[in-house]
Amino acid sequence: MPGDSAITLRSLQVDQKSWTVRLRVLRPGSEIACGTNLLSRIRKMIMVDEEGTRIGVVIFKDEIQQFNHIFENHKSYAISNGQVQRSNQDYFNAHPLMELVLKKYTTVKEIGETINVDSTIVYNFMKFPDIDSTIHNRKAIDVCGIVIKVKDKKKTHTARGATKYVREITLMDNECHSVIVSLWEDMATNEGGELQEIAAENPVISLAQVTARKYQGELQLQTTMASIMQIYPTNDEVQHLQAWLAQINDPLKIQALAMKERIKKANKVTLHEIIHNRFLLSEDEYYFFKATVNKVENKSYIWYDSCTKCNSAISKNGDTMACRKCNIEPSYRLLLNVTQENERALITIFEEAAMLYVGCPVNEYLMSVEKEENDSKYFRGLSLQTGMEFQFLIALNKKATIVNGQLNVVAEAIEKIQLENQKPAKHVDKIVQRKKLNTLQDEDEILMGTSKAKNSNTTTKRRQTKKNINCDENVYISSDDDETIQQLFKKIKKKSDSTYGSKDVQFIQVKKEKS
DNA sequence: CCCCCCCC
Repeated sequence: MPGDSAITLRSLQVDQKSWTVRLRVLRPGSEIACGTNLLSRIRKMIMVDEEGTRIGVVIFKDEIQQFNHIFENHKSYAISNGQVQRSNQDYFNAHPLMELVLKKYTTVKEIGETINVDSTIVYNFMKFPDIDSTIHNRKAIDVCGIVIKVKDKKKTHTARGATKYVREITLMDNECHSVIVSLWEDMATNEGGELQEIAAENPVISLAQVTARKYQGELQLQTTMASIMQIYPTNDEVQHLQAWLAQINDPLKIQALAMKERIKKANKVTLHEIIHNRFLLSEDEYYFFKATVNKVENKSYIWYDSCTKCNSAISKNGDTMACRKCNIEPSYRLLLNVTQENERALITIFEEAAMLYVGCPVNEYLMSVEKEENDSKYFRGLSLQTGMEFQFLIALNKKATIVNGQLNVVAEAIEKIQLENQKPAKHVDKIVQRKKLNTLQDEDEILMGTSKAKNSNTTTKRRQTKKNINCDENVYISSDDDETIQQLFKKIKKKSDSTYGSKDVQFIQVKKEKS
């Protein structure tokens, strides 16, 4: 077939026998198990022609090998002959009427000059607040956004018993509305994998033909067999978004803005309402409350030191900490002891919430405390935030428990409450100071690993230490205090080193002794 | 000949 006889998808007819089309790969797809008992295998690509018309290209089990090493993402091909079949209207399709099935007799030739897609792919972007999950779970939509989070791909079992891969990413728009997008199957692997590699730079993407649904009262998007993703596409909306992003130019700030907006959308409650009237609240909603942080319970061990994938110990790997097998970084897990009025909660924070609390990514933190904890401004910052107020966003699901009148819950987002006057009033100052004293006292107990350490000598010493602590926001613990604290840390470090791999156990023991 | 899904 000579190349000049190629036609556009617009003039291709269902059931046409002899044809040549010139198409570029938009979604490479991968071989996946499907059908009854997962016995069938299929690879489905999405391709586009010079005019921007998209079409699904199906390769069934027996032909997968034949085309395996031919198609590559972003490359263009002249494809001749195959089955042009009517698409099933029950499902989402890249082309409204038809799809191509590649057969044994189909011929494929790569085109040297690839087909340009910069101006031909037309999107009809919806703003996140305008998306209606009741309408748009049947009607696919287009969105664009800044990628602010890329989670690992994971295997999951559907209600029908199929095993599928899914990867969650989070998109944010220029009004700080964020939405989780589940990338399924080949998109979790291919596009999702690509995004994961560049996640640190917060890439901007466009997505076409995704669907919406609600989970715990929040909007979520899902890819379909017809969805496509473009990373850094050239259309105006996305470039506008990128310019807005460049102004912020701070990954931590971006996370903070997204969390703040999520909190704004949630239902406000008091700790009292949750603890005493939980039955009045919904399990499928997000709530937020304001509380004062009294201390970080696991101050010296605010990260998991085993790989989330293979469970082996994470160790220093060049300039970073990572699992040598999986190259997975450690992750934060902070336990915050908080109060509101007379009510107590133990709040667990991970990921971006923890990063905001600590002030840097986990690897930076681990490097900063490698030699000596008190050399780290982030470590010292953990103590300096005691007595401060935060908003906490929580889901009141089954994992949230109330034990002995205390709420135990994971907060997905936090927001530091900015005081109008940086310097607290005098009487407040005293209260805060007292709180700090108590905190230090508690900390001593943890550090010593026993409450027996409370002899008169150490108590006096503690008092003296406390006098030096100023409660002004900008004040640092004086060097003398640091020395005292450092020594205590050394003691507990020695202790924890001897009980290798049981850091959490030690923490629990300490807690037990306290009660 | 294929598909709407999962929840630290």
